[in-house]
Amino acid sequence: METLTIGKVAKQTGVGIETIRFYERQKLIDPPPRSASGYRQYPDTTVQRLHFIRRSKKLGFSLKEIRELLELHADPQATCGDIRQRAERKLADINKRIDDLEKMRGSLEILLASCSSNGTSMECPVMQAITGE
Amino acid sequence: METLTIGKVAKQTGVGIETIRFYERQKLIDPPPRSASGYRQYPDTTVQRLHFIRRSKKLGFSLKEIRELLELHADPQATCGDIRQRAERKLADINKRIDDLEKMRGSLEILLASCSSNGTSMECPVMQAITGE
DNA sequence: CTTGACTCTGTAGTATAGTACAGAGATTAT
DNA sequence: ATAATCTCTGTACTATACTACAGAGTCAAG
Repeated sequence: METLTIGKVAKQTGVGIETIRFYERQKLIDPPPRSASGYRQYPDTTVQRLHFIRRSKKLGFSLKEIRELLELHADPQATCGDIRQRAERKLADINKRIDDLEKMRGSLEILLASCSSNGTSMECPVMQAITGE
Repeated sequence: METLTIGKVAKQTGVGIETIRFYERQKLIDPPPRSASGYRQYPDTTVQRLHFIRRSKKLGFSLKEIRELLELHADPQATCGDIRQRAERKLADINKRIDDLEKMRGSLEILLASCSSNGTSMECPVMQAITGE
């Protein structure tokens, strides 16, 4: 099997070299075998692993959660239901965050509607609203 | 004018003592006068200021942005339009975050729809989708 | 064979928003 | 008077996700 240096893996995945080493320290990727001089020699599967991490991040999972997903993936005792549970929890989590942001948006829109952009900052209705008058 | 110790201010605002001192270091509240023994003696306006900070945070502003809002508020040259601009930028910012989260939600929902919760984690369609097969 | 590019380890710094002490002095309550 | 509570400074630590070196060694190209 062919092996890749860390720079090759970085190029193939778009993940920075320092970040790859960081992920190793964080136990998101296995420490690869080393050459005689100590260079990391990555198998192809590491490239797949990094893609997995990138995709999971896009879905909103934290590195800690991704590590847990990977552990589940590797655990023969783990079930599909376990995975589903994580995904559902994350979905609930995302919904909560959207909710919070929508509340912020609503408040900001109300404030902005009251503002005609005239006068000084002290007279600004937006500012007054936040100040609490 | 009556003055308040840091503990009183904390109680009145719900902001922790350590956090109040932290905000002072971050220049979000003015360093108050001190008693002979060095105790901070807060004017009432500090309580208002802390409420302002809390409300701004609820609207999604970072501490750095709040500091800028406060500077605008204090600047006689600043206009209501300046404030409005910040609020509009924040609104755009929030909309972007909502958008990103909605994309995550959409993807997660699709993944979850494909999962019947049967079998091992390796067979899980959610996992397979993230893995990229 | 030398130069430039690559990789190594280990440590430290970035940003955000606090939180947690230790050890000393001040104030309040009983 | 003494104990309990409060406050002080300064430093360090939390979590998250990287990013940036320094200084040394290694590999590939001309």
